[in-house]
Amino acid sequence: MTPERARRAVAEALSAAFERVTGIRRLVQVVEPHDASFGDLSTQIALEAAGGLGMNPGKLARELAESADLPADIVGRISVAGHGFLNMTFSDSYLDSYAFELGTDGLLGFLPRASGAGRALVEYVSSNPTGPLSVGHCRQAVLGEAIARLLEATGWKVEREYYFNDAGRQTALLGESLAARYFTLAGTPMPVPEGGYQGGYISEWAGDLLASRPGLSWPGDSEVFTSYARDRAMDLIVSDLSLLGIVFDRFFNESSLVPVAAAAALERLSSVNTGEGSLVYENPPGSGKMWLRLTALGRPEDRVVRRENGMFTYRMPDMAYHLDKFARGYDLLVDIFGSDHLDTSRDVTAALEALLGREEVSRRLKIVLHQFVTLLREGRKVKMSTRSANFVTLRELVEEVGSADVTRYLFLTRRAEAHMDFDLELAARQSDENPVYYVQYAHARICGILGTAAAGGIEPPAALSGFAGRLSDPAERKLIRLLELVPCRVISAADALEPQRITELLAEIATAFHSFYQKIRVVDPAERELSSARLLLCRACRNVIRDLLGILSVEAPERM
RNA sequence: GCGCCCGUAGCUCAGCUGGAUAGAGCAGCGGACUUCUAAUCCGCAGGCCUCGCGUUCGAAUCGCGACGGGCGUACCA
Repeated sequence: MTPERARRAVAEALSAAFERVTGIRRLVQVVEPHDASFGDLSTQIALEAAGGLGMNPGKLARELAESADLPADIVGRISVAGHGFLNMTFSDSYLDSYAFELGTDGLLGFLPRASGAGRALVEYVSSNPTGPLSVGHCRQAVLGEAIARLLEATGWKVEREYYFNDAGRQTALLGESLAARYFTLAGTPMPVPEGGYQGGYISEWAGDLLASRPGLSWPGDSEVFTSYARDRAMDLIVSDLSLLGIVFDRFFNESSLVPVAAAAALERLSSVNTGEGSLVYENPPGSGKMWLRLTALGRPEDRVVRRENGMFTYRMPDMAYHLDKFARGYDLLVDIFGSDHLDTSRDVTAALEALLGREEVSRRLKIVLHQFVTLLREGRKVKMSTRSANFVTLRELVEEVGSADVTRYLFLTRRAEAHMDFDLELAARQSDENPVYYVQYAHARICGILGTAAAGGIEPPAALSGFAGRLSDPAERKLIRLLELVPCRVISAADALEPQRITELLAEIATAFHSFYQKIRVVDPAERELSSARLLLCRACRNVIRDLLGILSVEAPERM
């Protein structure tokens, strides 16, 4: 019995009671009361519905409690509280058998949604291949990976994809920047183009290229420079990502969409009539410059999608790319972007809705926008700018923090849409100010207990009969009840695409365990059966911490 | 100007699909190590949930409007 199924069974029993009492079919929502003293599950259905039915909420609640045929193996008690809250308490047998399975098999078996999940594609990072990844990309990489793992944990088949912008002007500019360094090194100085890339890494690439391919010319060999720079940038990005343990299933090249697929997408958009004329129009007439009539779709401005020179602007292949992703048949498409992408992504979404229908797009496409990171060093903001290469790279960040785990965890303690101050000194400090150690320490502590028990010949019970009914201390019950909440909390974090809820959950579990540890002596040779049961609870807790940290790609150390 | 995000304890932030007394960490103060790891625990203190109006049985949560901060507002990506 997974906690999700248990709640569903309770909700169905209450819905049936509601129908018997009021004659109305309605799905009753069951939630956890914020104060544990109210019980384990609660519903406000009587408060919500009484007004519309002209009934007294308290009376309705009492009748519902009376009528409800709740599954006895799950709910031990139901009561009416306040103006009409219905509070329920889990039966001990339900909690014990859950904890036993958790301690025996771990958390992951409880996570897949009962209703099932399909195939998902998560697109993240998708940074321009023009240099090393920055701190901002780091947040996105960590966020995207955690979302991907969260979906996997809850039963989705996930593919990770990186959209590689290798066809636009920036790529050409990068190639020219490389050429400038190349010819300067070769003794015929060439200026870095206006707005070009200045990073020291470009000079390094130029040196390597000069060594392997001397005698190139400009602009005759521009394609050589561009593709060399692109390949080097890609290698750099792949290696930066590997610092965080991130591996993409696919790098989808923008260049593969240009010009054929982008032109086909433009053609499809042209066939849409908005009521204010075709969705695509040419202006000035005969110029070849094509505009997308986004104002007809509720967007603030029309946008150029093809320039006079025939080149597509960024939005056009991006639309083609999304059409491609939709056509590949995923049940869920997740896009993770920085907030600077807001306008573009809204435009792309509007165009997709015009082609595929609003309902289809909103059901299958979820866009997560994250706000920027402000890096603090010695309490002051670190200013950054990409083109001038004056920025802190992902690699520098991870090295300065000294740990990929800490970097990941800290980025995941804030909601995506919250601005984030990342304090480098705090992150690098190995102290109790650093939340990741608090959680890892709980795990290490439990492993210590397991070791002590094993050395003393105490084993966790092999069957439920050796566990059920043995743990009655309030500290033990409290821990079991918290562990029972975990699967539903993980599922809702996955639904919301908010891995930050997992770090919160971990902190809560660690707190509960540390507190339990303080009050309860687990290994007691004089009480072998009790010790054995407690050991199983510890193992359940360890399994949960380990599995949740796994979703965040953070190590669960056995010793600290 | 316009669009979006944010505004909750001294600081950093949870809580936001409306529910019972608004939470955590850090910082501050006071306690707890002959016991499985004190990177821990227990307690105290700290709040006009930015402000105003509205929606309703009920608002930190939803709507409108101010104010403050961020991002964007390209024929870059």
